[in-house]
Amino acid sequence: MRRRGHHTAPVFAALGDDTRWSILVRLGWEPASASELARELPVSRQAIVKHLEVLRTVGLVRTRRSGRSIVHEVEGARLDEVGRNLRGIAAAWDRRLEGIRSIAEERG
Amino acid sequence: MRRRGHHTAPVFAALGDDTRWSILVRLGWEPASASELARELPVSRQAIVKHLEVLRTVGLVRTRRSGRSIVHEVEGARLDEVGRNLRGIAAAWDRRLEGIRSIAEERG
DNA sequence: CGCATGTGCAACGCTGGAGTTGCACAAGGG
DNA sequence: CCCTTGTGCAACTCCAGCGTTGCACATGCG
Repeated sequence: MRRRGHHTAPVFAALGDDTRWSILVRLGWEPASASELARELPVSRQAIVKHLEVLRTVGLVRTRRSGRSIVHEVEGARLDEVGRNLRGIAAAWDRRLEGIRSIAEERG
Repeated sequence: MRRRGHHTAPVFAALGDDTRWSILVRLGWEPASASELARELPVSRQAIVKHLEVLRTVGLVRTRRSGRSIVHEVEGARLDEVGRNLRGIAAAWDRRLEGIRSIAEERG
């Protein structure tokens, strides 16, 4: 199986990393460039760049040019969408849980 | 930073792995022992055991003895709790998003 | 224009996590 | 009681992902 497809939700993987989470939080506060982030966070610029690439891939971050630097900012819509997805999953689990409970009860 | 604390949410890491997701889904359908799961899924029993350990650690799976085998089953309450947490996070993001929007708008 | 600053690219190191194999031990079931 | 079946433990391989460093290239600011 060895983590190839991640058919479940690639977003979970993105959210699973601390650094990426930090970046996301930081960008949530205010848009910034890679170099800027590299100065504020305890990781190299390249690391930041790669994380931004991941975040951009899952659609959580958007890129925009400003002057000679490239500013990255949180993609509000996608953020909201992910939120809804999470809610959906929770709801599905609730339903599944309900099912499990029924079965358990009718067996008990 | 190197993924040590995972202060964000250890659950995300658990949910990020495909095999673990499969196990969880399978157990959601019906409780099973490690050997049983190993027969049904394309991974060794030991791999299953380790994944179950992880799932048990984050509280998503509960363990129970039955005959000479150890049956693992989904922890309904925890499942529900995680669902609520996810909703909470989504809500927080919504609020944050709202904040970002306000700032963006007042900046013009 | 030239220098400072930002980005792009490539190669590399390192660790953790996923998975495997092999064997020893435990304990019901017949 | 024995043998089948299930679990426990340990050592090992493998690799994807995080992070680094070094250098080349781009570009705007003064």
